[in-house]
Amino acid sequence: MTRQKRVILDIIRNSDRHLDAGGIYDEAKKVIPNIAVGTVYRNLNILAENGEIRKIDIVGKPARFDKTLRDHEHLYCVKCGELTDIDTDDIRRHIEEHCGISIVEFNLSMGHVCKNCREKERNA
Amino acid sequence: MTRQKRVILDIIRNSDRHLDAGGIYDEAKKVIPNIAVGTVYRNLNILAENGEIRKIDIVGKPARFDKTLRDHEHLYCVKCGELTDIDTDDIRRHIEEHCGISIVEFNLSMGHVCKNCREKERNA
DNA sequence: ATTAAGAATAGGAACTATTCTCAAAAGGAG
DNA sequence: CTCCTTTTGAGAATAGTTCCTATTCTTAAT
Repeated sequence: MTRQKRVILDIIRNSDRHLDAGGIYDEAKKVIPNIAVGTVYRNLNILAENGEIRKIDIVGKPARFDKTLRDHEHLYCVKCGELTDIDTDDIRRHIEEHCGISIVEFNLSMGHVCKNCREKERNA
Repeated sequence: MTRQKRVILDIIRNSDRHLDAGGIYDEAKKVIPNIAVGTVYRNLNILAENGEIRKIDIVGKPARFDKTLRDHEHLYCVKCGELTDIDTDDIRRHIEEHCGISIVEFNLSMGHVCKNCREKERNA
């Protein structure tokens, strides 16, 4: 494992937020100042393919990366973009059985208004 | 309603496939040769917002547009990209109830290998 | 220690889908 | 028809991501 891949993986593992590629790049530069964007993207994709991290695709927004591998889905706030994990009891299998198909790619993302933003709206 | 919006809407209503903006643009040019890409995108978004058509977002792929308004989800073939409608008995409401949240944006896309491509693979 | 072969990187250009800008043209209410 | 608003066409701009290429590491064998 190269230094840059190691650093990228550590950033994700040590973060409790869901960073996007840009954020990871910024963090990585603090450690390896001349690391290249391409290197970050390449390694993020490799890590995701190897199942070491999870890539979270959200339509119209940059992908985020998550250290949590457990099967779960994501809920983003349409106001501030905050991302929270959500347990969804096997929606995927449920659909497969219900529709008699075999799903190879499954992408579910849901938007809501988070607690903070709801409160802000109420006070405005 | 302007001529260009009318033409765009007709293209979608008369098509039994799920066209993307590029495909719609190509069709529209046959009727209005100097129509601009921007006009197509603008009107597609307006029509979708007004609920006259449905916009189908698929991560990493161009958005497709659908005349069907009925609540349904989409299944795309990871080999050839073919898109098929799929009835999913109110997954959205099920999740809302199960997780106690109020979903304002819901985006589900699933990849499978379509019948055609499965057969092609078998013969290869 | 040296080297050859392969893998990974840095840097930046290229790409793609989409949105934005704005002067010019078209629409439509009266 | 006229005035005012809306929409258009053309192309530039954007954002996220991938691709390209010369260069630099690794690693294992010599």
